[in-house]
Amino acid sequence: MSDEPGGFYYHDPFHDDRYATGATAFSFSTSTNSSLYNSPSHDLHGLGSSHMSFTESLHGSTDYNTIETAFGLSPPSSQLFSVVKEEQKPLVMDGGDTVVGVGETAVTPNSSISSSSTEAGGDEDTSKSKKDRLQKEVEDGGGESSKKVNKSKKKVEKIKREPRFAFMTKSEVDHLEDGYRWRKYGQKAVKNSPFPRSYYRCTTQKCTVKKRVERSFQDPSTVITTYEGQHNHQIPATLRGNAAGVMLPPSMLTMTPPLIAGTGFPQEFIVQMAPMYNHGGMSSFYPQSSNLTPLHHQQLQHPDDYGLLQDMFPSTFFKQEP
DNA sequence: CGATTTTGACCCGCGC
DNA sequence: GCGCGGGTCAAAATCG
Repeated sequence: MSDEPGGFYYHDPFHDDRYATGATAFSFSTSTNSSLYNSPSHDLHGLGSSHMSFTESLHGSTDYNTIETAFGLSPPSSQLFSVVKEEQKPLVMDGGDTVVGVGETAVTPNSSISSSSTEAGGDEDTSKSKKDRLQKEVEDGGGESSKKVNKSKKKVEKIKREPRFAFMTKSEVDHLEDGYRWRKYGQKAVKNSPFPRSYYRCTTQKCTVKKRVERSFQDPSTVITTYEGQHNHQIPATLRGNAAGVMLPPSMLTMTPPLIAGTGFPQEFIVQMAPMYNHGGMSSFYPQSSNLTPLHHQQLQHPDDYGLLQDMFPSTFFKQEP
């Protein structure tokens, strides 16, 4: 667990033993520009409504198609390193740790992915552990023998675990603007990492979406964000509209509509990309048909990235159910 | 003054 | 049974 397979080895964030869910990830190589994100004031506000629920998109089984289409499986060159979607279906590829190898740091073509999620056995309730438990107890009324009894109940509920969606982005700011309002409710040191992991909860009433943010110790410039659940509300008004003048990839816009509605796709994703658009560096996200000027030659630092992606996206990564 | 962050304590599952 | 690691709570502190 301590050596890194060739490229980028990441292990804890998604690892969560308890996340017994499957995880799917896709990555893009990056060219950098973390500076773009440096300024929180870079105004991600405005990226609003048209893109949001990536989560949702990934939620469904066919969603991956959307993503694939959206990204066009083209060569990598974005800020978004990788996205890992964790769902009920375990997508164990390698044993259990989530390994995402990509990005400029990726050197090994096949270090790519390995998703993780441990056995589907006892995972589920993990994240919603205590609170749910407590709630349950309350709901159950008694709560006496609760703990153990709950266990069995948990099993049942386990089935409806909230979808998780994790991705890595290059950013110097830990908590990226994603359009939603979050309240930090905890922070823990991450084993084997000097960087702590922060826990956030959507502040909107009734919204149970949570997210974890931590910095990769392998690559401090990378932030791993894991979303859990789906927003049951619209994105806060402030972000509405795409007024920031940020251009989004057509593909993005295309894929968003259906997703947007109700949930919240980690806008960081978009946010991350947006700046690149302005710099003409998003070629990778554009479908081949895009009229953007391809910058592959300058964007790609590692020819392998391309191949890597090809490897990852198509079938390996996007595990979709029939 | 309300909202948010900080931070230590607590709970829980898991492996040994 | 115990220790560890992860996740959450909640009181206190801080912020706007």
